[in-house]
Amino acid sequence: MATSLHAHVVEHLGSRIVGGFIPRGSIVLAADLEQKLQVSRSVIREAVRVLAQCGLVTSTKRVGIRVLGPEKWNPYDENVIRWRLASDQKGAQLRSLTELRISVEPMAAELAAEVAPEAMRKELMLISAQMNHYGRQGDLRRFLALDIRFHALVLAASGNEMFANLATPIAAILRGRTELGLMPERPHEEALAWHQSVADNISNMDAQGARRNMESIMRRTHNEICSLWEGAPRVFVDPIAKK
Amino acid sequence: MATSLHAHVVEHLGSRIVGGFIPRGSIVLAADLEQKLQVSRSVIREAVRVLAQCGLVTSTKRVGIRVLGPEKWNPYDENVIRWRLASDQKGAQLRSLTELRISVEPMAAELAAEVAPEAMRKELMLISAQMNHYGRQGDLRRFLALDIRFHALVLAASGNEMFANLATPIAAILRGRTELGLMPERPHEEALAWHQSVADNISNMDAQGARRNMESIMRRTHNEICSLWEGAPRVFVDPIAKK
DNA sequence: TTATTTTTATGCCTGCACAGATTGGTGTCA
DNA sequence: TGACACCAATCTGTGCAGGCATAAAAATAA
Repeated sequence: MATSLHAHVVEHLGSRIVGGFIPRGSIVLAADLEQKLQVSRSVIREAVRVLAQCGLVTSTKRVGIRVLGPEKWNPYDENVIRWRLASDQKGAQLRSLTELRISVEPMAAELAAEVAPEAMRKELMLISAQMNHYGRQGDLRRFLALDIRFHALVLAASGNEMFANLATPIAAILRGRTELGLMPERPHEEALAWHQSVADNISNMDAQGARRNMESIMRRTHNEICSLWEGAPRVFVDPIAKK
Repeated sequence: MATSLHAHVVEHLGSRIVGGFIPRGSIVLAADLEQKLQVSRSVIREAVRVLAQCGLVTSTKRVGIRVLGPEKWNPYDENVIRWRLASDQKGAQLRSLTELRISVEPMAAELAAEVAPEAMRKELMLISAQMNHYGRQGDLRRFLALDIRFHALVLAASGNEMFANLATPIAAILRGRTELGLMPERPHEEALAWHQSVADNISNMDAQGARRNMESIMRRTHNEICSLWEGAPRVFVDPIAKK
């Protein structure tokens, strides 16, 4: 088998809960899961621990394993994000992530201009040059890979590990955008220029310039993909009820 | 016993790893842990699963439980944040969190002005009025509680669950600021006015105003506490090596 | 160097005892 | 009779102990 048994159980239950097939408030029994999934108690128990860590379930004595509602899910958990993107909450997840990156990336660019190590500035210049090249050529496949690397690098170069950690879900957004055909046939000249400018600004330690140009990229990105979440409902989590 | 046994093991190991007492690359054996902590294998295994979920360890056959380095830790995990704040990385953790909230809160205010439900707008007005009252009175204890509630509300009212989820660590920042005596004896009139304005703007659906005033709050906040992380080293995580 | 065997720690399974929360019944008192 | 406090039965997760299977490192042989 490709991956460990308990990981399979996590995947099975997690995707079903996030997908809405096991509604909030449901109570499942460990013994039933053993039988249904044909695995032993230890596997179930470890899987439930992991799911509890993600905020998908709690397990209490005498009652069983209770499925929690979306407001309890950890929205930064990689699994949760993946499961949401594969569900009918895809729009809402993309919106949340995009709003987050719009907030964070300009600050990341600003910080990168101040503190990035030399090697990262160099690589950023290299990447942006290649983006220009393959972008003008209309090679969207290669452009996508470079774009992902570019934004991941800026986030990493900020020296803020919370920013850097957003690289993976942001890569998912970028892939989604091309897969869904929301990219123009070839990247706009403006976009290419902004990426180049961000790299230049970071190289020259022009923090405000880096921020401004990254903001331009974010504005365009937002306009290109905000159609994806037309009508997706917003979730308002009362921070008190949360605890 | 107050909490479950395996949670104790998670706490024990997690705090030691994040605190640097079990250095990266260390390999601990489940059998040794059983003996040292006097618990059974199932407890150890479940705890290890949770720690693996946080990115603190991986467990592989024939080798044992390998302790991972900080670049693999999930910086959004509540436990990880708490353990870092209790370690000598406190400065770096506060800086990361503060940079994140500086990035996010203005956007949250802007969104809140557009989409917040009526009840939240109302409560925001109430809270800001009380902040004025207790702030002028110099009652820092009550002011702190209101400040926490205020920022949590704005984040929640944005309708972005990723924003809303930052309320807990941001509350930790705010508490830290007063505990460490970085607050002025009584809040500045400017700060009070900005909070009031943010509440007003959100009530009036003035998105740009809400953003601007929140940005002012963030600028001052940053200046007040950036002394906390003087000299704390930045961590640059290469997004490729990460995976 | 390459292939094979040995070693060894985790992965997985099962039986058992315990803890604690829910439920329902029992008895007391108004 | 009815409301309420108390207690016992029951159910389910929690924790323990020990066993076999398996994968990967290390040692050995080709």
